[in-house]
Amino acid sequence: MRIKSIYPVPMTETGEHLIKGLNKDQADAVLSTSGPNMIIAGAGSGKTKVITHRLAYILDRKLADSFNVLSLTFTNKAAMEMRERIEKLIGPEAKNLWMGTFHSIFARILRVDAQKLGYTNAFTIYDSEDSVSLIKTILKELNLDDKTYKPKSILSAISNAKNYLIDAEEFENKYVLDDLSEKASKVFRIYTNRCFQANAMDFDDLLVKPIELFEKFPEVLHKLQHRFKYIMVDEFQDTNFAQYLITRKLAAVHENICVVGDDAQSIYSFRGANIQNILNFAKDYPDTKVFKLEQNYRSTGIIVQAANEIILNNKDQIQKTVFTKNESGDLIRIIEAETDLTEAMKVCDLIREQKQVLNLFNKDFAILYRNNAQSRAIEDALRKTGIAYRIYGGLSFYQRKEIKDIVAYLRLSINQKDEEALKRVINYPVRGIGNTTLTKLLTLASEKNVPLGEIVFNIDKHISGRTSAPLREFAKMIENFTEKAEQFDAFTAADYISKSSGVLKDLHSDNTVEGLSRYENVQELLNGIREFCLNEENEDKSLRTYLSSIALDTTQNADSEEDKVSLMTIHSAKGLEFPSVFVIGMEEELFPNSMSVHSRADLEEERRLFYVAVTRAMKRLCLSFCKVRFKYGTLHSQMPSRFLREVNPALVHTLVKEKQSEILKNFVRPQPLRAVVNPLPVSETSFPEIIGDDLSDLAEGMLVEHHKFGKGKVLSLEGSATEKKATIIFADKGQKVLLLKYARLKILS
DNA sequence: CGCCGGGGGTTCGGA
DNA sequence: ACCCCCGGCG
Repeated sequence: MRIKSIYPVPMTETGEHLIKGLNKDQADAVLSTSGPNMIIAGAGSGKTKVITHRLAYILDRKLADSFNVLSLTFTNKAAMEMRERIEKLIGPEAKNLWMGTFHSIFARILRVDAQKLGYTNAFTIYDSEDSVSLIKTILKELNLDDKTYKPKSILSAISNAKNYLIDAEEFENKYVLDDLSEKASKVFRIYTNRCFQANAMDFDDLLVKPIELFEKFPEVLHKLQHRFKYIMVDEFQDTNFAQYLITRKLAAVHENICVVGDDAQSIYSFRGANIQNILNFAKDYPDTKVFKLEQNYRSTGIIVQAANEIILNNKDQIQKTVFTKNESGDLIRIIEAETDLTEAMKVCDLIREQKQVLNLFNKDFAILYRNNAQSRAIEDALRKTGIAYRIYGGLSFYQRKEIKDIVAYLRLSINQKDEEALKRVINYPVRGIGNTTLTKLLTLASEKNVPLGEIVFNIDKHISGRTSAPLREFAKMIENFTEKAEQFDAFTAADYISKSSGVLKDLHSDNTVEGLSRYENVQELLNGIREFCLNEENEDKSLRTYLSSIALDTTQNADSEEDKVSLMTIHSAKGLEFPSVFVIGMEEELFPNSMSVHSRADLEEERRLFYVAVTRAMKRLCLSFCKVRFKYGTLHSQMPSRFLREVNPALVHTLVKEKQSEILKNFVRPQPLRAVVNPLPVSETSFPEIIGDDLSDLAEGMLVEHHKFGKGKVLSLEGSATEKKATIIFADKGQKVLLLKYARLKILS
């Protein structure tokens, strides 16, 4: 719960306190408040600090009121953290800042004007489970086999199109290229219609509909354009085209827009994110001021160097030299294990050892993995070892089946057109309305082109003769719930609904351990609703408002003060940092994921993901892999990840170094390594060395001298400026590819 | 109509 | 290992 505090923050004449302690680049970025600004922020470069101080500075200098400032973040958690930090800087005014994810901010904006687009302001937000379920229903109605046409693929085709603002019609006209896209196009059209009829928006609609709203009702756009005098977008590398366009439109009047991002950490292209947005920004706003935050305050020299060298293997990137003045620190460890079980045990052993030797706590550790399924073995090992842990990600509280069931009743009560909610609860608990009946109803609805709810709630109008009694009773029950929802506050209504729907009784009758926990979860949900109603800050305590407040909530019931090891996917670790980080499952097919090895772009995204993983570590980094892993029910033999080869051996712990080279020798590599890691010895002091001699004149054919390889001749050069690489043939050591900024070459002639 | 068990397919990330 | 679908039976 939020802590209320007294704010001892004085207004200042100059806002000076807000740039105190910042480095020059950071301070420049904070002080550059007007016009288009772009901040390229390397990992661990104090990005959040710059953003919060910049916003605080704008408010402190009275450049704008807090409700004139829009700040878009990537997760709700990030938004909450930032708001708290700004509150500490400038006081309670921070509460009025428009701060949140694109989805939550624009859901809020859409609520206001939903009726302009033909929705009511009680519109439902479909999550991806709802979307997939709707697509399955549509496939069934079209008599299409969902094994040939996978609902998920179709959804991703639709979602992709929407993210590029392509509607069903345009898709049909321009993007039907094969059988799959032809079917996707059909589904797209029906899907769009069904969402609309259900008074529902999916995740993509929350970005697409605002643009539709702005185009059809320019006055709405004008109002917002004038309201948001200052706009800030964090994690800009992860925005998609729709988000990009929204931002552009909103910023068009004041043009005080600041985007923050790091192309090296772009890991959401599967969701339509487009790195090009960063590159396009400077084109759209030619007078963009660009700030680069390149000093890393988070990690040791060794970790920073390793990360830099890893990302150099990518072709697509913005020039940037992340460096640190921190000590070089401990070498990186690589653990080889026989199986996923021994891998887990070795990780636990190392955690125990580090805790003891270095006086660390559980909360100093994070174990990161590529996909959620990998947590199992680690969990078992941690339990056996008696180390407390906490899993982040996976299903959020609101995505659990039992919670979604109750929420579906609540949703249906305030929006009777909500088809997905209706399908979910119409026969749960079992009331004799089976699949046959449901299919009949769905067919009827689609024939008459009306929402499913229209049929169910007016059953006598649509079906003459004998209508099934359970159906009529169900409708009566929901009508009653709707009345309760309108009459009472969220808790009273929800409490009533969960009891009289029979869900609570059904859950209570299940005496298994899982059943008990499901029942408790529902109680927890109800407690949450009660708290919502007791919270003085919520002016509107209606069920409708409650539902909109949880629709996009993916936070876990976290207590960051707990002393527990953190387990999470690398994706969800973005933005976080830990003194000691373990990345497990460094194996081909897993990381990089098998789906990504066929295209360079996908592989580069995996590598950026690896970069994100490595840069989460402050002091210590450990990478592990195993030879045999239990997957899909059987044992699979695994190859070590190609990414391990991209870790400079000079930065890896000596005890395993020989082992490492042995492992690496036996690599089966689908493709030759593009970049060669420079085996520079680890220097004792400040690290890494960024600046060598001025090598800008270096050209092919020149003779050079390397402190270790001796004299050589430059065969070719590639890359530009700070990332320039040279292929050099040395007299004694043969041909090498060196990165100029590390190689410290001397030009002889 | 609903329940149960067998079989086949999947195979990532998440607002 | 899990999820989902389907077919058979009560």
